[in-house]
Amino acid sequence: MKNKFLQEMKDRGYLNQCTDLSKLDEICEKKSISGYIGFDCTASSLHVGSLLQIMILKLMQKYGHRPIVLLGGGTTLIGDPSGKDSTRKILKENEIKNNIKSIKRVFNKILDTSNKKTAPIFVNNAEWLTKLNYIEFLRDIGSNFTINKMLTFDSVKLRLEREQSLSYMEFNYMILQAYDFYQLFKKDNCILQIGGSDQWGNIINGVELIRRMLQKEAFGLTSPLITLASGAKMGKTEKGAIWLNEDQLSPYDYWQFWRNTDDRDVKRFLNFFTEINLNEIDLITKKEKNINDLKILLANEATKILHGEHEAKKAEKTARETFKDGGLSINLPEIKINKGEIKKGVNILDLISTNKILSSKSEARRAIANKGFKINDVVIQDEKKILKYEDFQNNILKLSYGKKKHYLVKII
RNA sequence: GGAGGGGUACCAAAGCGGUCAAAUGGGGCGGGCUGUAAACCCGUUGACUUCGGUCUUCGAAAGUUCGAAUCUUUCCCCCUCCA
Repeated sequence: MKNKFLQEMKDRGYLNQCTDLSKLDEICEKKSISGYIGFDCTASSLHVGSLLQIMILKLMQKYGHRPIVLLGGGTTLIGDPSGKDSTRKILKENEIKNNIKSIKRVFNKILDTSNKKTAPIFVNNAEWLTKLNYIEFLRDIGSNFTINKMLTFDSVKLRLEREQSLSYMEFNYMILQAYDFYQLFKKDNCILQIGGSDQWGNIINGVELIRRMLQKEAFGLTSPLITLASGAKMGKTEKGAIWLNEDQLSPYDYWQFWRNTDDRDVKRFLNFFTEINLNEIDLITKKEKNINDLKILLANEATKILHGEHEAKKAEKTARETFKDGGLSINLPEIKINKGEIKKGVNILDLISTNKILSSKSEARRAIANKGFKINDVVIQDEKKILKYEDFQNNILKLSYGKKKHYLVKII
């Protein structure tokens, strides 16, 4: 491989398969290209499951290529059946619009928007998809696809094999995605589509369509599906998704997510989710004997990319003060209580449920019965505990739920 | 359109008139051990509670019954086979 961009893709482990790697290598070596990745807009934020894709876009920028971010307002109306057993719920148009707006923020944080040459282009396929004329589309585009072939793609095949229903609407998804690529190829000279390995089928359909319609060559490239050492899919933790948007997951919690990485995943994740250069990672991982320090490094670097250096350092400091020194950090999430309420006495169960630490009083009761709550590191024994002035020091009290969740309760 | 099978908690799946807030497994959460890791062990997993209980839940609605997740009727949805 001649091209540095593709070399680093490979070395970092971003590369799974490519339609024609050596040809793409040549082209990347000669000029800057545009490549696109499509993102799902079913939620108001992406989660870490999409982070690898974003890192790839960032890497493109590093080597002078231009990333195109397709926020699929059009395809989200349909729903990608890849890797799913059931149709997802259908979103309303304005929900999708809001999601797109919200998701965009993350790209603007992670990607470099200042360099004109490589600044990301945002596109929304609703722009062209919603204008399609059905008959025309069937004749011009649909005629290029055979059902015979479409049935062989995993997204369709697996669904049918498992005897799960697949609607005609979803069946069309791959054609629409192929059409997206075709449009971007024409419109923005985008010659490359990147996606997760589950997107391979959708991607090569686009490459094929471009070849048939325009007699031009386009490229497809996929990244591997990242699984955790535990076998779970990245980002699909039951604990609640690791959102990238700050309003859905604080920088501190984001930092904690990385800090709690499984030992076996640390090295890989340094490759995947930090920008430390690879030789250095090698060196550090060989030299550093304490895996926990590597996790801190990972947490710092990963948080830096999303939330900036300041937030990363702040999170590290908060964590150190809370866990290592066992004290209370002023940066922990705060719960505020009025003076007046404290005078009356605040029921601990109410405090827990109204501040959404747990979702109900019953849950809070159970947690307390299981020794799950502590005030200033002392286990709460009585669920009827009433918080009073005496419980506070300088109007502050540390409330802990489990070993990892800590809150500052403040009298104001 | 015809014949059959099925819809139970976060998921899978048992229950088929009272002892059912519903077995079991997975997942989640908490505790122990540790390193804010893994593995393992224990507890917990509808809501409210003055801890005596009370209220809401087994696709939806209506009914039978002292009593229904369990029986009946209608409706909705899913799957298989036939057309």
